[in-house]
Amino acid sequence: MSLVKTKCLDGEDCQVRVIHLDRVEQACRETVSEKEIDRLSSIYKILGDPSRLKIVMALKNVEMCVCDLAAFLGLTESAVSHQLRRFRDLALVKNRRDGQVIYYSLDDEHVAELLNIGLEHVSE
Amino acid sequence: MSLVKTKCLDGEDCQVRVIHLDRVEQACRETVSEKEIDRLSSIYKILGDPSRLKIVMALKNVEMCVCDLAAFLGLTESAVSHQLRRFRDLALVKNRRDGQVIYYSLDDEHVAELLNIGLEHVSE
DNA sequence: AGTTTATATGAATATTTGTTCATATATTCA
DNA sequence: TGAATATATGAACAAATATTCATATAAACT
Repeated sequence: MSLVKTKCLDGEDCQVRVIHLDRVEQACRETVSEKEIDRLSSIYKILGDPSRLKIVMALKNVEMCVCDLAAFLGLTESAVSHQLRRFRDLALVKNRRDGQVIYYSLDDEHVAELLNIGLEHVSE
Repeated sequence: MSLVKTKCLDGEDCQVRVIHLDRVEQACRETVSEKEIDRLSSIYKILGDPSRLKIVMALKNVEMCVCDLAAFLGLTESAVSHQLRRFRDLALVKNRRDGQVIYYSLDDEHVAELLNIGLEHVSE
């Protein structure tokens, strides 16, 4: 074991306990940028809720409006709308208006792939 | 638009607004079981945090101990240990003891696949 | 123009979550 | 056996989150 001198995030000197410095350095070298980690984790996070997962799984197969999704999920239309906004903010779903009705569908092939792998996982 | 009579979760009669009954029924038919949705969403959820995402991405490449992960992440060893427990509870990581040191590694090929697709996603 | 329908949004609240701190366990070394 | 090392865990707290309710917008129909 060794104690490595380093700078804390606040600029202070501090010591960190390290057993395999080579592995820590390797992990640092191989990691992706903080920005990419944030983007990536927010994509996983938005799928990490049963209601939202059902929303995207449904949208993977068919275009649906807020009201139908609410009926399918057993949630209020407001709750569904709030969740769809989060998906839109991440550019994972798109929508189109046809008169009064707004149709939502999946807008990211990687998310579809993530869902497919997930489905493989549970069907074993 | 139509109002469909149904039973609420509490057993009360209630009405639900539906625009495309066929799509709602299709979504109900094609969805996977509640249990599978729960398992799946908890896998996505655990990846949906920057620190945890860095943990699994590191473990994808090399076996690491709590102390090294803490140094890599800039977190306390306690915080890392708590997060690793969640991974173990979902059987996504395994560990082996060698003397005082406990080495963690990834224990689920689907999670590795999920990470690979995520990495493809950000590298575009 | 006014009403109805479909969706969106802001604020409020209750719940969940991540981290910290103190402490416990388990292995090694002296 | 006793001290040191590595990790685990429970309780507590602050921060983030999901849902609800009230209200706003936007298109369609009368």
